[in-house]
Amino acid sequence: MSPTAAEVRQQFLDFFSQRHQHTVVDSSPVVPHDDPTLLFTNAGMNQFKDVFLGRGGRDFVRAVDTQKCIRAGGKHNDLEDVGRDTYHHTFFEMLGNWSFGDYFKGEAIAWAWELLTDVWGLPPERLHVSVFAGDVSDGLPPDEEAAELWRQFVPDERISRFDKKDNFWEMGATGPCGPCSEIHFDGTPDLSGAHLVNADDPRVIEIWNLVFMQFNRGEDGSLVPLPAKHVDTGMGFERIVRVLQNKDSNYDTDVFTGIFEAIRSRTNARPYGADLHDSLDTAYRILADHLRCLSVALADGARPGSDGRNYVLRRILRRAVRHASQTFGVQQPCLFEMVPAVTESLGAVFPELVRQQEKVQSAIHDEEESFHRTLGRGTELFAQAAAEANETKVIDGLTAFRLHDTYGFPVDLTQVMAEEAGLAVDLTGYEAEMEAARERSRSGGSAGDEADLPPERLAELAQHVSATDDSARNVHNRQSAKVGALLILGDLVSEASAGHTVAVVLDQTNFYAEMGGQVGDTGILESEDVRICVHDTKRCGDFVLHLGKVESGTVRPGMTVQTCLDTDRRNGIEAHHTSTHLLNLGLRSVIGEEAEQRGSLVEADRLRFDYATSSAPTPEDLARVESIVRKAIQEDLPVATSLAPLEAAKSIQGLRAVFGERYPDPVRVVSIGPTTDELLANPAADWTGYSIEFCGGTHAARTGTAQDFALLGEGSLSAGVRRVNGVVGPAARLAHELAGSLSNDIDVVAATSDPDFPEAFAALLKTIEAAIIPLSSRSGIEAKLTTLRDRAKQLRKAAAAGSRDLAIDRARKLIPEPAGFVIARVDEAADRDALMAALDTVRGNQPAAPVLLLAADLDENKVVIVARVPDTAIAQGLKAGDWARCAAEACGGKGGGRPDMAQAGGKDASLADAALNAARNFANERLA
RNA sequence: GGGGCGUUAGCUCAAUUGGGAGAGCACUGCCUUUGCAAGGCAGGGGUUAUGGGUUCGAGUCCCAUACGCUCCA
Repeated sequence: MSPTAAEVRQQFLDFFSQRHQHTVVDSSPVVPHDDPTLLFTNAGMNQFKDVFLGRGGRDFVRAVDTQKCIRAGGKHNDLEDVGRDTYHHTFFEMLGNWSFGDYFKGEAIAWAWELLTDVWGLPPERLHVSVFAGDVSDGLPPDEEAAELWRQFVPDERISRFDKKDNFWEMGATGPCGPCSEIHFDGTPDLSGAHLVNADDPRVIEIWNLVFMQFNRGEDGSLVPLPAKHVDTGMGFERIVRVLQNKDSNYDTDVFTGIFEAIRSRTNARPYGADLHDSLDTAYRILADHLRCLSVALADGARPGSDGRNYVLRRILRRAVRHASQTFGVQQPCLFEMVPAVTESLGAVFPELVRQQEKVQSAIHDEEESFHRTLGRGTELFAQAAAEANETKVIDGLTAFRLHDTYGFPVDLTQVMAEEAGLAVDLTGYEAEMEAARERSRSGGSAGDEADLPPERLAELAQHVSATDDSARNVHNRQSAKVGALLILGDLVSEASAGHTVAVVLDQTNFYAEMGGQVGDTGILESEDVRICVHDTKRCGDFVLHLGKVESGTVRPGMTVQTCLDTDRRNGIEAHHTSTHLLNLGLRSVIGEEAEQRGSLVEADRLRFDYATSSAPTPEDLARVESIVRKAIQEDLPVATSLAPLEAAKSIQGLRAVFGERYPDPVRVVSIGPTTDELLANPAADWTGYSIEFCGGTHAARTGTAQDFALLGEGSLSAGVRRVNGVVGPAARLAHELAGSLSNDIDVVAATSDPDFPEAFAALLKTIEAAIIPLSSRSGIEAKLTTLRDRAKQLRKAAAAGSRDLAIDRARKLIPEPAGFVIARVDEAADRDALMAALDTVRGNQPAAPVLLLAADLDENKVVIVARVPDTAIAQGLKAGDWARCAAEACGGKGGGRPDMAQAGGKDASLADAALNAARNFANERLA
């Protein structure tokens, strides 16, 4: 009876903790939070890196653990091999025992042997070991010490020696390193596997690597013995389970059976068949592997996304979705429903899987749904390209790029699909397209941003002037300032005169430079000698750049100018900014704490605010948010802005700060209602009902300055982020008033009689379309409009039907001319459809007759002409296209169509009868 | 911030050089039939996202806007 996977894991941990006094350590997350060099945790030693580097310590010197590892997308990338063989995984567990300057080679080797042969009872004759063979260039002798230790257990012929590539382990270019010793399991029936060690053969696999860290490689490449020697071992969990369960493949163990069953039951496919070359079995393996990987990564807080490790996860998930759709034939999100099987298998060891299961499922579901939107079209495009690639056997670069760019097919997925179809992908072409796209994207960008100075210019600037003092930015009145430097097109100049577009750096200013979403100020810089119109203000490094145009005179560094703010505009900005804070508070109280700020734009006449949320707000939510802001404005609360020590300010309950933003110390606190002193005196009190934010922007003194507020728009920006926009001041008041009056207008239109209704309704729609009204009144107005729309539609249909009936009536009475064709003016037909109905009627009565009908529309001064000609008449030379064109040309128009059916139109209704005559002559001539 | 793609019936999607807006599913009614995605017949359902433009004529071509997707920064 072989042990279950769970038992194997437990036995490993117990062996080292109970028999050999190791401390059991939890796995660290697969998403390394403090190591930017690492995409994912990819080895057991990641969490102990600081110990080996001598930078950190632990309370224990012996540890044992099982570490969650992901090898995908980074330096170690097993993604391409998953599914094709019996032992590659993007996610796996690494069992390890560790010595931090405690025991070394002797114990490590003896205990490894003890566990494998004594506890687990593996036949000693199936175990091969390898030791380091030495390296001349590093001056390293063979690891005879390890070889000698192994000889206690293993005969010489099963001890092999390998060079640096296989048996010397280094963490990086520099740092701790040392020889290692591997244990391989021989699965050959006749124990003939000695020559297959390290040969990448599934019959003889490495199961355990014992690393003996004893050197430090310095910057110059030399090796220095470490004062404290460490042991770092790693045993692939899925592999040892396979060995102990006596299987040929990791996928045949109970690590995977539950997940396979979940896949089978959700997709209704036949059961997993363990065939390495079968496409469905391969898909089974890929799906199972990817599910494990995604579940673990998402449970540790990662999310599928568009960059870095998040993009790796998106790629993995999209590969899985493609298989679910194409190989398993499930055309809707289904992977998320298989997550519980992973939780079932790993949740006991990694409880975060249980805690996070719901989040994991919803993240997978959302991403599945999103990819399903483009999967179908993308697959089609791929199939097309694949069909066209019959001869070249290559998917062209443009297609690969379009799949990536438009349909979200990561290029590696396209490669996988191509490979399945026996094709290659033109990667060079793909890269070229990508580069071209980047170029397009760049060149389309804010061309030549005057404020975007290169570092060398900034340094040059710093030599001439000191950082701009903008502490007076809350002052509206004009200030005196000295011109420090001038830039034209990014270059420092000694003067600028009328007509020049210039960036002015002053020693101090009350202009606010664009930051934190608040737009830069505009205004005038002037003195007796010069007048500069400033159209924007931006910050670059420590300098405030006044971007403008010299209107008259000449400006030079050293001159004194007055800074005159466009105060009307600034007042608008401040009212919008303060209201933005109220909006932030309103969203938090309605949506909840999760509604974190994601972005913000504050202008003179509008504001925009992006926030995180898991679901779209309801119209009622938005109405509540709006009313919270309006109420705060009505209450005319004081707005306090003052500096406070960062640490103290951070402790205020209910404070809002943008996550991930770095704030200066002291930090500017903007609070609406309580003063900063009140807050700091009692930071732990519940201030959550007030708007308190870290903010460097400028604000109105009281909320009442804003007068009124209206939420005008709401929508999604990307998954999980939504955007609202609104206005304050007279515009807001107007919007609310307009909503009221429109509602009245609708009632008035609803009361009009049928004949007058269509025109009144059309005018109303025009008005409403152009109207700016608050979201809060929109749903009510829409509801009222729907009734009117239905009525308008009914009237329109009735009119159309009436006109059609009249036209058909006329058509019934029409008789052919002597030559056999029918020509008539049917003004009863109000539109082309009605005329067509008449045409069909004539055709029904006179199937053999060519027919041309026209209808003059005197109101619009145009003529509609339609014609139909049966085959027999076409043979005689009467083509409908020519016929209709001839008639149209007689009334100032053009037309055409097929020989059997044509439409045309004339531009002069008074010539309708002339057109009729022209058509008659034309037909008589042709049918003569 | 910028590029690309898309938006046609309730849903999924067609529509050749610009020439009568369609199919499948769903819906309603009738008939047939007791079942498992039933079958047959008939019917309703569209301002082709919105607004302009070109044209005798626009789902189709051009411009703008909105929304969605996707990529780049």
